[in-house]
Amino acid sequence: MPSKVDPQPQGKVTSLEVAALAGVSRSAVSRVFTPGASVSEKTAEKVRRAAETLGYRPNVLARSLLTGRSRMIGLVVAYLDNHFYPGALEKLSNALQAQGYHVLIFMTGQSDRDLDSVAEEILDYQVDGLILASVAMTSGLAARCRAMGVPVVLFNRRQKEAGELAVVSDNYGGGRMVAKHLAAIGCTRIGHIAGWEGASTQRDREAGFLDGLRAAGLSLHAREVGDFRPETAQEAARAMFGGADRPDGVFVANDFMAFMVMDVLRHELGLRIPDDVAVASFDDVPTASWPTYDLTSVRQNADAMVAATAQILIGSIEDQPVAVLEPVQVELVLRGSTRR
Amino acid sequence: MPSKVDPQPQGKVTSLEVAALAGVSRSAVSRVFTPGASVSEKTAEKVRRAAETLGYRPNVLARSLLTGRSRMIGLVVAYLDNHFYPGALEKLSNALQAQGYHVLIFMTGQSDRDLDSVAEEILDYQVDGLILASVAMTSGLAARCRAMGVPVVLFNRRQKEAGELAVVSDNYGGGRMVAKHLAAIGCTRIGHIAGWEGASTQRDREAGFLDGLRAAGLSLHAREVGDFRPETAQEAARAMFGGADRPDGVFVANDFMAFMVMDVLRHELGLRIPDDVAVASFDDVPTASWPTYDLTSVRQNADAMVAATAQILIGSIEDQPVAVLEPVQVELVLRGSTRR
DNA sequence: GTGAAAGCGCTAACAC
DNA sequence: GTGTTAGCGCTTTCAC
Repeated sequence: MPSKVDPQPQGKVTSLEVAALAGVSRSAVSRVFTPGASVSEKTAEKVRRAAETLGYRPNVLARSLLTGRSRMIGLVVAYLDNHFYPGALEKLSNALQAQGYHVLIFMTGQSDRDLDSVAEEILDYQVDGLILASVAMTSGLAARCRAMGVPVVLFNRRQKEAGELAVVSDNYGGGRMVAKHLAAIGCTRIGHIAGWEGASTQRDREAGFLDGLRAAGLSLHAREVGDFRPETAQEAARAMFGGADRPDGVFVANDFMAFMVMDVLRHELGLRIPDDVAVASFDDVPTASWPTYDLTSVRQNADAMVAATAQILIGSIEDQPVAVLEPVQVELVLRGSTRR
Repeated sequence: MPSKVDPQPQGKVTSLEVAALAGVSRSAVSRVFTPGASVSEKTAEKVRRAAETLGYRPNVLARSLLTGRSRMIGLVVAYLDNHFYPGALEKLSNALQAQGYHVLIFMTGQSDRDLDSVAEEILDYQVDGLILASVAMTSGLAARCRAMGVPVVLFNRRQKEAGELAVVSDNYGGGRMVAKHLAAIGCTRIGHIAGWEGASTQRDREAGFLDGLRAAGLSLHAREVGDFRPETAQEAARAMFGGADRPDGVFVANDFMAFMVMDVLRHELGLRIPDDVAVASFDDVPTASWPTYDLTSVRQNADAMVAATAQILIGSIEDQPVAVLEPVQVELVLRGSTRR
């Protein structure tokens, strides 16, 4: 007792079956699903109808074998706990989806071994391009992918070696703004809690910050390293503010650490923000604007960074000329943590 | 002037070239890269060496055309701002990677139209399985994928219709625990700020909570809807606590809303937590344990949820029997927000 | 504009 | 254990 034809049938449907139903050749079907191919509107209509009833859609993987393009972008990311990255990932995925690409995720530890094995996996999947975010780039991952003809873009990291495409904010400028602002509100003993010193973002932010202090006739009063991790930042805050002669202002290298620093200042040490200590930071993730933190922070323009990343990557995939990259502009968002 | 042979050459290398260099057939090469195929150690060694020098790795996409398995798992997710999801995504990706699968991300809005077009894209990529997280399941996405033979697992959501595999916490039990605890510390006027009412998590948490209140001889004193969004939760908190006869305890349906509620309570309304109002919530994301919030919350065991998800999904992909799912156990983590 | 034929890189019977 | 053959589902010359 055969059942009626199902409008959305089980299993896979091939272009050949569609061709048969539409009474045309496999090539005709292919053309209908290839933008810019030459088909008469009449056949196109027949094919579309047949495809519809059969529930046919072209197999992207089979297509990629022919075209050499998988329409997948690899995204390598080490952690997602700093809220800046999930936000960026969301935007990135949306931007790429809008252009017909999709994101294949590779999580990685920071060890060389990890990165090398990840490199192999990435290449196995024939991704058209690669985005490296929040990754320590000690290994040759980028170089290896580049050598295999896969364009690579670094997100929120610069690389020492030339030749790597990288999208970064104006970290130097942002650091400078913070120094200027802290000086302007009357801080004189200014500290810095650094992130991971291997990161270009850290180096750039600190360089700008120090130059900014200098320009204001000040010098760094205290410095600790927080490695971009809240636990380490907690220790750093205790060390910096536990003794006498504590700073009256501090630049924490990112929001994620700054929240923890503020908690230590207020809840462990009983200091008032901004009265006893002014706190400023970098990223301006959503939490920074919550009433509890109300944190002055340098806003990274994630939308612009993502747009630049997508444009550059897709540009190099599709062999379009890629303009030289300027750092993305930042903006100091003033809030209660530095209001005096 | 030809350059020396590059140990890691440009461009793609095929199995045929490896076969030639190793002096064997293409099949032999294939077998070496297929776990459990029968090859002599001698040939295997020759092939491995040839592959090494040529920088060869099998093309996963080409393989998938033959095997019908892409070793990709689609992950559909609507937003990443609730910190529970990035954490889960990270763990999920790691767990699947460990089993040789990789995650292809699909971001989606909540509209039906979005979900339908996403369904097509997912199927186009021939994913072996699908995970649906933080998605309103009004559309036939799951059904459509299931019909095409793609196993689907719902993460942190149940579906009304039977037949959908779903991994959830014991939301009912967690809600009950909260009620019991609030009653135990002496709250008598207890409110609830609900999440999005279309979500099974919300319904289950609230059902458990109400039953728990009843068991303690109490009834709900106030109720507002926060839709799982901080802005809406902010309004809800104002409505609930702005007037007279305010609650002395409140269960907020997840941490993400609870942080905002606490901010309103303390900074807008000048209430003390827990003295004036005890606050408890659900998820136990990392921020809940920060000193500022120190929030009593029902801990979702993300590791267990992820492990279950991976196991079930891979099980149904590889046609192994899948055991019936029990909700994942939860645990009430007591902190300062309810300490009296 | 349309169909026939070739082949992307690989695996899986099937003989040997 | 190993090579030969066929083909996964699709796009793309190439004739017509």
